[in-house]
Amino acid sequence: MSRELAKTYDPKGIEDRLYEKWLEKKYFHAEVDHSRTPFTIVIPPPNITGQLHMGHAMDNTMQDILIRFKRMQGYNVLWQPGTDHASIATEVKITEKLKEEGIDKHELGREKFLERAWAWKKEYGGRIISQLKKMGSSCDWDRERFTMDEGCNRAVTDAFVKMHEKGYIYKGARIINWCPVCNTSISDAEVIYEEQAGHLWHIKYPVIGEDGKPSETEFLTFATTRPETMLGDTAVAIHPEDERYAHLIGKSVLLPIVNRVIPVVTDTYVDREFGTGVVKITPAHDPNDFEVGKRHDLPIVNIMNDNATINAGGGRFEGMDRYEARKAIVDELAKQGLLVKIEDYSHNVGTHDRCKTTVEPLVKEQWFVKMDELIQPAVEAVKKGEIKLIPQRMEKTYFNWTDNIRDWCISRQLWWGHRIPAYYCDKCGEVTVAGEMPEKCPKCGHEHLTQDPDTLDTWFSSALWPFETLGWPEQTEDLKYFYPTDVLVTGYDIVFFWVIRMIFSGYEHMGEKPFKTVLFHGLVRDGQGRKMSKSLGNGIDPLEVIDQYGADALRLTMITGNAPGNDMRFYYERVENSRNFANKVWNASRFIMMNMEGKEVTEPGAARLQPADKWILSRLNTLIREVTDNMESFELGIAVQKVYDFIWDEFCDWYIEMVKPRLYDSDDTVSQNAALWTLKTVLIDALKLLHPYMPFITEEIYCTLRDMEGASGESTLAGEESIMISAWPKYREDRAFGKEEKDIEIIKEAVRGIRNIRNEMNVAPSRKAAVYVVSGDDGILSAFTEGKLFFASLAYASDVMMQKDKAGIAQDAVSVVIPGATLYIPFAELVDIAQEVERLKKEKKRLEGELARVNGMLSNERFLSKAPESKIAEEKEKLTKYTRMMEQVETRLEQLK
RNA sequence: GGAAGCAUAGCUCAGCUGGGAUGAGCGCUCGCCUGACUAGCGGGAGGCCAAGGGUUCGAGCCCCUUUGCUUCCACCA
Repeated sequence: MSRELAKTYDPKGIEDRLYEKWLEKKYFHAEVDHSRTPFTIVIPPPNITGQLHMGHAMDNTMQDILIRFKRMQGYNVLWQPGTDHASIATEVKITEKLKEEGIDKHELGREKFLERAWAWKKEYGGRIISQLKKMGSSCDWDRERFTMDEGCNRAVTDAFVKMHEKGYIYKGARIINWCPVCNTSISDAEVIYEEQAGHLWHIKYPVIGEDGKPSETEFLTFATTRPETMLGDTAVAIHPEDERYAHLIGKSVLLPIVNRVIPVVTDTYVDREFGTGVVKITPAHDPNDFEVGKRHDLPIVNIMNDNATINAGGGRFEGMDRYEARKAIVDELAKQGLLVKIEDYSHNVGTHDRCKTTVEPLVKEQWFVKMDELIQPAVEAVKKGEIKLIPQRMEKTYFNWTDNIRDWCISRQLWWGHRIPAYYCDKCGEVTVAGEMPEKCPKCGHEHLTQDPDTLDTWFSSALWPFETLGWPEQTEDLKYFYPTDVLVTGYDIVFFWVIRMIFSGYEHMGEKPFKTVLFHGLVRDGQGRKMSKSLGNGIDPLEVIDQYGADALRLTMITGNAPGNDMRFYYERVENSRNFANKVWNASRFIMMNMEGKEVTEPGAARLQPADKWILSRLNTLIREVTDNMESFELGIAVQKVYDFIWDEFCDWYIEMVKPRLYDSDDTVSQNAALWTLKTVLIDALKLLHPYMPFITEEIYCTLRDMEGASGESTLAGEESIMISAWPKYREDRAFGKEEKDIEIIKEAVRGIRNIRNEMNVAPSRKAAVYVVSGDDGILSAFTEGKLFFASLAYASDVMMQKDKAGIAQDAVSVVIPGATLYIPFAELVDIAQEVERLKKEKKRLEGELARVNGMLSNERFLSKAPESKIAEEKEKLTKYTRMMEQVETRLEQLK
């Protein structure tokens, strides 16, 4: 039975129905099968706070294309899905929501808060998954994971304990980035620097004289952007070779307000050129100062509370907010005559990527991962090509980070996340790191221990994602079979957060890379090239696009016209174009099926195929090879562009048009069968090539075609359940028809030439005219003879005559010169000879240009001696071609004189 | 301060290992309801491939310099 196809493609209804079918049939599901080669991708787990955005749309389209391509190639594919608990992002959202309800997080308490968090997870965690399904993503949903599910929790604890045992994880007081609003430490990667307008305060401290008293005349002047931190100053630094201050080496200055005597130290960190060449040193509140402090054994004076107010060490400034204190302290210094001047100054300020709060560097006890050794295998892997980064330039970015890596602060003062498996003895304070809370303290035997209240950086669990989702730390069959995974697809913006950390974690815990290739894509921007953001309100919801244009159109848009790793601009004209293409495919299929209706279509054998059939089959054959190659090397955009061009230009605009007269006006059933068979065969393979990109429409057509085939004639699709599990087309030697390709190209050129002239001369399409093909070449004449039928319909010919010379052709006929032949069209009364001569002269000029170029090359001895033979042969062929055409044009000009 | 990317048709971008830019979409323009498709068909205009130098038989593509834009990293107080 055949289903009636609508005149325009309407994705609504079709997409959901097909996705249901795929799920029901379990096509996405993968099991270990040693008879087949696995192909694995783990999804970058979207946050449970998230909504599907354009970045996801691009990311997941790319993954699904690779997955569907490999599945059709016969690999046992697994696309491992899941979501991320997104520790801080989620906690911030829940805290905000609580605040709206008038509830304070701390009053609610940890346990109740976590209940709320799990409720949140339940409510929103599924949302993004259903959105991914709308995109057509063929993930194995039976294996869906969550970074805080039981298995992942075990993996995280296990990894932590093992790394601690090996000394890779340690606890220490170090300077970290503190977010006073979120009340937690954050890693370096979470700090973004923003240029802000601020001030540079020039301040002076009195030098302590020989008598031990502060001098009234000698001062040391310096500049600072954060004057309030002076409360924590424990030194003033100068460059050791700075002669201006050489006499102060070994001396001290008086820290005003606090009235503390602090030393003048020398350190090469000081830039003599900047300001006065003097720096105040606040080890507790500046990373550089912290390092200087370590080198000079300076005390660390913390002056700030967690909420960025001044602490008890601040004397009468205690309790003031940092900015309030800044003002008060500057006022005080001015009062004491120690403020030299205030300058406007624009500088970079570190802010928290989640809440945009200015980050405060603080010294705190935190857990760290020691990076120097761990990172080594990750560096080697990329250097040696064990792991390939695409595009390759990403390696620069990668090494830039690995070369300057600092220890990773992994503890967070948050509740939503994996709690650190460290336990403190309530009596002696001994720390035990273990998978479970010990019964008693291993040191003093005390039975009461308390778990570390902190949780882990969300990326700590994400770093284990490629193997924890396959069962690690158990050595499961899944893990042995599917790991290492094949490709990681992700945006370049999380290379530091995630990609690098997965790589070193993979080597550390699995002893092997987590993936073979990393395929990076760029950002999706708006039509003007701006980042899509909430504050700008320029975001486009992929679901709306799907609703309006269909998932296939959106998917195609995400892939075409964009080089790998480059950012993409999104605008609706592009989606419209994709939608139009879907419609084109739809209608071409409709055309083919309408013509197949009620006919028995059988495979004709090469001898019964006409040149046009062979041409399109041969073109398809080449396309299959190229597209497969491109996709194997992850050139997804190039591949689909070729399929697009083939379908629209070659198949629809040429082949289908060539075949119409055979189907409509001829009684030759053999020829008709050959045409129908070719149409069907090319359509099926083209649909297959397109399927990874546009899964829904290709499936819909494929199944409709199968159903109608089942009703009549010989079926090639009988038993085929779905295009998505059908075999990927292969290049076939017996489908390469070089001669027919050339012949049809000549005819196409002739058709184009005639159309061009007719348009230029304003000949109405309804007005047909005879066409004489004159050629001394029997091959060309026979090619035209074979294509006579469609040539007539494509070139508005009332009749087509083949002859060896121009006997009997009107003298004033218009002529078209193509390689190897001249075509004449007698238009009788309306030809303007002068105009015709002009046109021929133009053509002559063009040919002269071509000939000059070819001759230039071929008369260059160095070209002849150095260029590859194939290139020389190619140019020689062109020379012959253009020479012949030139002769024809000249002859014609001669005749018109 | 360090690094990377981009600069090709009016606009947005392709151009895969160096071999006439018959580049794509949109826009523009002229003509078509040609029995799949007006979400369409046919024709056309429009590009010294940012500038300058080099390598090469040959450069949009490789190297160097310059200019403009974007981004990442560092964070000099």
